[in-house]
Amino acid sequence: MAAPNLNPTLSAARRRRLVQRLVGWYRGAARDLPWRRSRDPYAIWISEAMLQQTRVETVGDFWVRFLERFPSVEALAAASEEDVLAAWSGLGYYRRARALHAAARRIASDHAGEFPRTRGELLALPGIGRYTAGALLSIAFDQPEPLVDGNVERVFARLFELDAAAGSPELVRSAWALAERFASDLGQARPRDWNQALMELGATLCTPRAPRCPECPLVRSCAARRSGRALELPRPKRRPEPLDVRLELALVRETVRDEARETPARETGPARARVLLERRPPGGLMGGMWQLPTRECVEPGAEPRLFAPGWALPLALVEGELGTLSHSITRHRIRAHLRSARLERTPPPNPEGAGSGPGPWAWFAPEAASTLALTGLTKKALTRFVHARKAPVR
DNA sequence: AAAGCGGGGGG
DNA sequence: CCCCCAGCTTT
Repeated sequence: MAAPNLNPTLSAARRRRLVQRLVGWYRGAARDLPWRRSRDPYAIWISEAMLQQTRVETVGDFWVRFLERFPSVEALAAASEEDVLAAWSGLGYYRRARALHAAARRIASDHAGEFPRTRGELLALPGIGRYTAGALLSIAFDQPEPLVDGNVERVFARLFELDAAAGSPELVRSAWALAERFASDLGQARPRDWNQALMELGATLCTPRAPRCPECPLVRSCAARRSGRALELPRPKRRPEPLDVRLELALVRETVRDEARETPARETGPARARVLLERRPPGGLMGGMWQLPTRECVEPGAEPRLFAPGWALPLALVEGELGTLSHSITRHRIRAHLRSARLERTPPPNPEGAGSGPGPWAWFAPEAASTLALTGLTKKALTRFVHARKAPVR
């Protein structure tokens, strides 16, 4: 069998036609996304960093809040990493936030706060790869630079019937080659419109599992549509087996002193007491972030998959369960059981004696949650069972 | 080239 | 419940 053709020929005339049709469609069909109202490279950069492997629907509010908190490169560069992570808490891939912060500091120091406008300078910044560089150059600066994300890859795979697996090196290579050819000769079209139109098509019509071909502006030009293969391209990639993980989270409330009882019980009830949080070791999975004390329940003889099998702190569980929650981290499906616990003794503030900064555990008021770099699971548990008024107290 | 890194919306 | 997302970095 002949190798599939991943390098379609494409005349200049056909390119122009596709560009015109797609950009024309985009002008009328573009979703009103918050960051599309901005021309500030910084604001666009934040949106691109958040959108790396994260859906538009998820990013929306985070982007608004993040920009209120850190309105400029200078503001971000001046912030502590802890504060940046707190604003990022719940978005995941916290490496992105650290890189964003480091890049902001580099822009402030090496570029006098001025956003770089060349691919080379952008690629030199942490967290900016070729997609994000292309996105910034085209969307923020309207430069004719290519970009390929998952949407673009899928649109090209179908449009040109590129028979390859999603994310495969061949398809990625082919898609970038096509994107470069388009970007180098856009005719009348604005680069920012072309790239966003390409992604918009993939996000709204040319979707992975339910493409809406009849509404597509390129339906008559689409090779996969013609051969009836739109749904099967790009071919699915092999996915690693999901792993089940069972966790126990300990809810430890600070012992309330007598003076606190002076106020009405309604206000000093359990929901007001401070909660014990532990700090994850720096580096690695969610490094340095705060969480409810957590241990992984492991079958005898099996290895823990995500967390340590025992408590880091001297805890004793109290009978009964406060609730369970589902969570997922990459390929791990987590069932977390929230249980009351108490400290058997006060642990030393910093047992290793090595670390600087805050120790490995601390008491926090639930209201402080929004200012802390919490893991997503802990944020979820606190919101559902401790902080919220809709907690199942009766 | 492959794996690690979080989380959740939508089919 | 499964899929995969406006990816980057390290190995």
